[in-house]
Amino acid sequence: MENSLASELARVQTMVRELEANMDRQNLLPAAAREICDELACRVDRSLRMARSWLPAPESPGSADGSPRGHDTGNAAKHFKRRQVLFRAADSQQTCFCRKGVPSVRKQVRVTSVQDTAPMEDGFSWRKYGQKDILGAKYPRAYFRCTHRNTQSCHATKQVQRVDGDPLLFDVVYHGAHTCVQAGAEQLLQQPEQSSPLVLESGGHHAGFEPMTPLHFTSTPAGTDLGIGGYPPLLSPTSLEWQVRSSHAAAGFGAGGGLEVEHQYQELFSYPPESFQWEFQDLYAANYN
DNA sequence: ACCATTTGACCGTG
DNA sequence: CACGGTCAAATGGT
Repeated sequence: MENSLASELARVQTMVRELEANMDRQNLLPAAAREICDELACRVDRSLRMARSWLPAPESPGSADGSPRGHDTGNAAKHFKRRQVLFRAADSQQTCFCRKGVPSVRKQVRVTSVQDTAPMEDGFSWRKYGQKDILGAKYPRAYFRCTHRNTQSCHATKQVQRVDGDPLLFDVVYHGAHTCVQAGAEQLLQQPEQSSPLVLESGGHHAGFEPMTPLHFTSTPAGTDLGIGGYPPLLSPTSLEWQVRSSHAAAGFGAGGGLEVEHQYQELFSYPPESFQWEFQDLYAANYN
């Protein structure tokens, strides 16, 4: 059913483009009409994206409960398997706002592997301390805190939840910045190419987040920049997510700020590419439900 | 023994 | 009172 919806929308999209091209060729397209065509194309594109996100996943990655482990201490075979998996990381998106006075960063991570992967391997070690079924959500939310909470008083936490409509997509929300020193994280930041287990796919493939305007892939070397509020780049500083942040959120904001940060964020995203904007709005709204 | 995960209970907030 | 977030006892793996 959703499949036919997607194909219908794809057809409409094609027709809009043909119409635009035909009228343009015959000089029948005044500026106002061109705007409408553009708008129409954008909206159909958006609808198509939504329809595709509803499609049932071919296979579900990770644990069925939507809470892949941040630190698999299971049996050796499983551990080995996970380490062997090359999952293509993906389009992700990052937001920054405050909640209860604690700065947080939300990211979306897509894994295209169907294996038991841990999309949140960000160079820090986490310990799971809870899991909750969330009202209206298909998958439970998993709660992680920094392993070094007690030894180094690091109060960084994160929440991971599989996105309802797309089992390959995870919402990862970071709360608080790491104050601990983690060897693995340092290594990741300094030598992302060697230490990152991820194979990045720069094409932004079948994205939950797929900007309509081309992304700018800078060749910025991996530095020691921890990013917004001291959060590590989710995958590595060279990941798509990192480049998206660089190109769309170059202004950056500090860790503190309360509501001010939210406002800065809203301002910053007043003029993003259209699809970027609506994705952000969804995330923003979802987080304040 | 140590460490991490699981999961029901508990608590704060709206 | 419902919901989301955290705690902590039980459990399991190394």
